[in-house]
Amino acid sequence: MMHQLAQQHRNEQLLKPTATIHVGNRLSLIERKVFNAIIWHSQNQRSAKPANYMSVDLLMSLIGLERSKNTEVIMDALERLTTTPIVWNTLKKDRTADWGVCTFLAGAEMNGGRLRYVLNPLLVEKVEHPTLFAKIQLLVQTRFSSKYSLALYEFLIDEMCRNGNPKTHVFQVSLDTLRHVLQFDGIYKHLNSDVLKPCVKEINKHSDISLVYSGVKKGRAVAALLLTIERKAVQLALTDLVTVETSDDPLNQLELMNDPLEQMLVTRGVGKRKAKALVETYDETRIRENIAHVEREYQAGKVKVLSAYLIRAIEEDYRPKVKSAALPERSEMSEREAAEKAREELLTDWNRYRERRVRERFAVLSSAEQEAHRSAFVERLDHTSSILKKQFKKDGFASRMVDAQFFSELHERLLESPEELDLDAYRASLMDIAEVVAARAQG
DNA sequence: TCCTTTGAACCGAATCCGTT
DNA sequence: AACGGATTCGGTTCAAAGGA
Repeated sequence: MMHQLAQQHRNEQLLKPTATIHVGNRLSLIERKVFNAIIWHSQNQRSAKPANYMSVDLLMSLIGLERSKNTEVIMDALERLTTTPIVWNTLKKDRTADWGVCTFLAGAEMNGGRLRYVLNPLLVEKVEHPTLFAKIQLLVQTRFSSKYSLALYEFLIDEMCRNGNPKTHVFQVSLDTLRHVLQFDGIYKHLNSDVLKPCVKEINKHSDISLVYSGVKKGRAVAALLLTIERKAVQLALTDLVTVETSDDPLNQLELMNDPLEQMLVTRGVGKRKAKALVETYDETRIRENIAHVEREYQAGKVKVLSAYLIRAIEEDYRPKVKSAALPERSEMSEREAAEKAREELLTDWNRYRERRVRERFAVLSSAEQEAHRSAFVERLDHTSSILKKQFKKDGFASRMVDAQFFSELHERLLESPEELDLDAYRASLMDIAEVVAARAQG
């Protein structure tokens, strides 16, 4: 029973603050895993109590030792976590604090198969409101057998997340940084042969990313590494997609009540009344094409606030002239224009899909995670447009504009399956589920 | 050009760590 | 306690590259 429960949990992610990834300290593999498991657990506790309880069995399972009864190991790890100081943020990657020192746990107790842990208050705020964090797959961590693999994996995921979760990411790391992150001081020969090579092998074999690297020389010696990370295609796609489409999610139902066109506007941050007015005033093509047009501009970074610009675009018709001229008769369109239009429609669909998915993904997060995203957003707000700030002051997250902007920024952080990240993958998945959808439409 | 430094690919021993 | 895997580190040989 317990194992089944644990099995479910292992598919989940924890948000590990960047600060705690760059801990300038030597943690053993088990200590690191316990650290992650506890972070995950505390992020999933709805109440923000200073102390939390979790079963020892669950903890053992989360660190990949489900068959072991050796609680002594756990106690040792907990002892190390409560006594060894961790110095965080020594790489200055996190904007909220530059430097800090504390122990990870304020204390821990084990009593009749239950673990009671008290997080260090200094760390609690970081864990509960991480502004920068890596999404670590809990399942992945159990499979590593080397502490370096786990440390490197965390570092890479963090790097990916801080760069907007691209599908592939190429970047350079100095050996100094790497030595610090991995806490390995040996000469390059050993760093390479004893640490990096086995790690890369393990990461490629067991994790959700794949990695290759090459040395960057300064003079004769290697001074940095050029890393190429690629997110592996995850297989969850199809089943996940279909169940979501049929679910009775309240969010979906709410959206389904509207006129689809109206709904498209609403999901982009336009207020309900305004959306209705626009739909009544202008014809469908004009609205659709302006949405597509605005979204292209938005993705190119030319638009700050989607909703406001969109309304203006529809009212004043920002569509490129050529296309609107060619529009009226579908049969008169050249093949190229038809293809372009299809692509545009696909893009619109895709964006709508992404919009929905990001809200769904947000809805299933724990309240702590949701709160973390909100506070990070508020923090970013200081550096962005004043209209948005005004809106936020007035209505908070209830403001349509704020809401739209919030979720639009969450795209990069929450969307992760291939069809959410890549238009072509989305098209492919559409073809895959076309039959399912057709069957449902008939039935 | 020759000498030196560096790395790649090995080997192997000592030690650490957790399991049985 | 004995075992197996991870970690650390010293060594060797060969080849490539940098510096004088």
